[in-house]
Amino acid sequence: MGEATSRQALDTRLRILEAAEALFVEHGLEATSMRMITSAAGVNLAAVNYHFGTKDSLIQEVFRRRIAELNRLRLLALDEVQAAARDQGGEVRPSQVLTAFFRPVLEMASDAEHGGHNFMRLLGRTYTEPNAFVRQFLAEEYAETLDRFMAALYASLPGVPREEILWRFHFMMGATSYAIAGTDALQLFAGAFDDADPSRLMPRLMSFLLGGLRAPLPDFDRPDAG
Amino acid sequence: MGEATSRQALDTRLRILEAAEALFVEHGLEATSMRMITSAAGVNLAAVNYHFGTKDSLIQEVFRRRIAELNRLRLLALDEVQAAARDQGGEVRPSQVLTAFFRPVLEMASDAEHGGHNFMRLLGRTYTEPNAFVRQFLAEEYAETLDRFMAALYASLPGVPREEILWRFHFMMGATSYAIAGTDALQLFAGAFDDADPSRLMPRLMSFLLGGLRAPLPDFDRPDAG
DNA sequence: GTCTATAGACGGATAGAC
DNA sequence: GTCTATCCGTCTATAGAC
Repeated sequence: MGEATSRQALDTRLRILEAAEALFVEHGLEATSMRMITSAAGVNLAAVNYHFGTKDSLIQEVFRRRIAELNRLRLLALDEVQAAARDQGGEVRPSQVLTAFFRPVLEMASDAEHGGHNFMRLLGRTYTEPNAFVRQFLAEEYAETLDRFMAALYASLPGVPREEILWRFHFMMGATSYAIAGTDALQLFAGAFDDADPSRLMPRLMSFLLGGLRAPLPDFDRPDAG
Repeated sequence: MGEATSRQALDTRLRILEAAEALFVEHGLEATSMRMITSAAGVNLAAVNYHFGTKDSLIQEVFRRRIAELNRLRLLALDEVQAAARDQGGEVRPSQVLTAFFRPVLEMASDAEHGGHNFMRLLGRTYTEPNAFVRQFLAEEYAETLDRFMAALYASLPGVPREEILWRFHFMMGATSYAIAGTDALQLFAGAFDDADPSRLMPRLMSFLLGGLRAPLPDFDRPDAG
């Protein structure tokens, strides 16, 4: 880059990334062919191999750039609440940790302009993605951020067994994934979601997540208690 | 069927179904080829087309037989708690509705013998499946059962806006999906799940779901309250 | 019902001209 | 960097012998 031709090369690269992202959301990774991507991007078939090498590398790059941004927003939000707590001599509350973690996802998901909406739907299902290389790659991209959030959550819930916190965090990610996949995924409840206002999704989800996090710990001897 | 050759035909058909199911779980629908299925099942390539017609029909049949069983178990459980409540002149509690809906999933998921474990991991991700025909088909298979459960849940929570119940039920399905995909999906929390005892998953999940269902309703004017 | 053989389309990737 | 042309493998599905 930096050459006379670099701007067009950058355009091509970016156009491929965005076309690929949109098609991956719509059809899945396997079902999206190089030919579909290049024709949607308006570039030559060989351009993908030139700029990214293989299809797998392209997939990796599609995820990498969005997750990097997501990690950045999440850690920024966590830094802020931790700094505020330090200044006031208090402790970070569990709800603040959850908000720092889940709000950036919903914000990116509702941000149609930056293509975030598409990507978040894709991200939600990669957690259970069959493709092992994608799963492995995602785990690595997430590792650091997750470590920091889990540590913060443990600290905000002293006395609660870490095993339970871990499981509940896991459940929360599932709930959030479905919250994003939302109503345009499976039309299970046909016409039932009258109020799908995106600005209401965050409070809806947060109250649910907090309720789940704060629920009485399971009694393994009376599993149906409720 | 009923001919001299019917037993072997049935075997072939069943072997295909089960091989397909296992491979769909492991590799996904698109990434699983007919050749993979038939060689895993130890049958001839043409046998799939003979018994099921097309690959899509095979996919449909793989889902259909398991979902039929799941619907049966769920409605049976709901019938039981409704009958018990009627006999005692009481009302069905929300926790009973949730248990009737989610317990059969976890039971099938932990039932390695009947191949349920495999299938439940598959089912969890079809909710966000890109393949539109699969989503449409699943929605139809679920419709009746979901209607009955939503009606029961509404009745058990008089005064709570139906819209909120619907959203929370949606979130619960996401949490349950991740509960099943569990720890063998993404190794996000590397080595962190020390206690993955399946018999403890149900109480863990149920306490979380109930906590979420009973959480204070969202305040759309103070979305971060917690 | 089960097999072999093959049609016919599409997949990822590359060579080599420009 | 971009293009055309092409290699070669795999895919679903079917025809037709047994």
